[in-house]
Amino acid sequence: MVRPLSRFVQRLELRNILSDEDRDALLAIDANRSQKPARWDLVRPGDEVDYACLVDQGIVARAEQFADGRRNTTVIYVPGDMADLHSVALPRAAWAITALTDCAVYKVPHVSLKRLFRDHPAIATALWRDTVVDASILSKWVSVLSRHTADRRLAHLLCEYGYRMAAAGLGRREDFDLPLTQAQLAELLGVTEVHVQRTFRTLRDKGIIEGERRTIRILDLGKLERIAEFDARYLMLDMSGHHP
Amino acid sequence: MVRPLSRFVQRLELRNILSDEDRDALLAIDANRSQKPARWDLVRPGDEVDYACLVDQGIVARAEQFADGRRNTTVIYVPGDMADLHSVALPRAAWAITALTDCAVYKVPHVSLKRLFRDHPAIATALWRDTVVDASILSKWVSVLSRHTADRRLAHLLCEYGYRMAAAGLGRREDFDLPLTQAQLAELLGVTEVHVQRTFRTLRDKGIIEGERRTIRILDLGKLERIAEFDARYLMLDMSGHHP
DNA sequence: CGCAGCTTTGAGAATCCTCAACTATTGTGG
DNA sequence: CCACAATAGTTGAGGATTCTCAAAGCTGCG
Repeated sequence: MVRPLSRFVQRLELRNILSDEDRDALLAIDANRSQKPARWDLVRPGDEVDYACLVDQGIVARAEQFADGRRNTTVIYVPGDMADLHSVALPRAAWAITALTDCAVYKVPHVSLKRLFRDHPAIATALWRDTVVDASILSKWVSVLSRHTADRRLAHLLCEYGYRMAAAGLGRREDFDLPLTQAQLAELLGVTEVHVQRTFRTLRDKGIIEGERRTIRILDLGKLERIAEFDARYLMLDMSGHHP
Repeated sequence: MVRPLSRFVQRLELRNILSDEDRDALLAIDANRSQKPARWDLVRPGDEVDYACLVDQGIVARAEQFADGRRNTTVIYVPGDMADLHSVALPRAAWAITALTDCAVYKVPHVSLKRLFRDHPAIATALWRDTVVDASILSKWVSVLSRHTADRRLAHLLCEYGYRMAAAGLGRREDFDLPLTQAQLAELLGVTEVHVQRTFRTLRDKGIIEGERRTIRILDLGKLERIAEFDARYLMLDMSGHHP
């Protein structure tokens, strides 16, 4: 039997204590899996959805859209992330959820999540907490954008991405796949495509990272974290002693 | 009888349908009110809290703190906002909640909110939705920081602030009090204090705003919104046809 | 009155953008 | 398998925005 939410449950359990019963209830949820090519909009601004997108493969982004149609990526989601869990509480989107790479997603019906939300207090807390961690990542990124230059922004992104990929079981903190184009990174970092290029070169010239194609290898993680002023606590991945 | 949450309930009802019973349950919550001077930390990074801060007077901010102790403001909260409602789901803070002006806050016990969260499904949705709107504001601000120059950032901030103050019943969209120093605005806008000054001057010279001290008056709201590429939908203040 | 905090202004330097070209890689149809 | 197009990455030069450092005017309060 296929269990669409197994990766998601695994992720939830990094930050929440779930009983066997809670876990089974989540795993019992059925969801349609669909594959989409890069640049596909999973949710468009203005859409009202009745499901949440669970990323199974590939990279998915939340993007803000402005009146002229141009967009800005604000967060990226990796496999195991529920990209718009918040849509359960707010089904009408003011943003886009879009595929940055070819990807596979499960469409998890809101009704299923809401039922669990009512019947299982621990799941309610866990789901709420997950959206709060999402907001925490956004808040941290706001501060990185307002305070840091391009090289520090990139350094911070690499640190965060490494942590999240490792937590997802998809690489190590110093060694992972980052299948984004420089144009996509530019939208995320808030600089131009050209400047992403120069910024990468700077980090490479300093011997801090090494990158063939889209496979990144961090040679000096300590130095990278110092440049980024990275402090992983906002990711809430160490929740030892957390409340139920 | 004093009803600490009355402003908060009024705010919730902009985005949620509450029954009389729900409303009464919220209004029945008791909370300590305390006054704090500007610069007071209501919550420090690392604190574990058992209450949420409801702003009654003044301006309160969420700030990210870096290893060297310096901070960056990521969102501001106005009277009627629950500044760290997310703490109910995640009681250990990785950020600071700090008073930007002299202020008065109610400390609303998590236990009271959690009880309602369990017993009143509509309140559970409403509270969750409120944290999601908070995240929506953060996401929009990320995109403003990555895409816009200083004058557009300031324009966007003024547009958003005007909307939120008007929704709080504390002014009109073109006419409100902004009791922040230029240094505080600089931390929020991600530019230096000096540059805030020049940016304000630019908007004033163009005849778009008028500002004596800290009372802002917007002379040409249309132009300001065009500069900011402002689209109020992300604030979710128009929820006609919204789900319960 | 005098201090402390806030605002305003100036000048030179750093970061990043724009425009423009050129190379490398990937994909497609003949 | 090649020719060609499309996408992605790289490099250069000049210009715009913003920063840094520095100093001078304001405002409010004890």
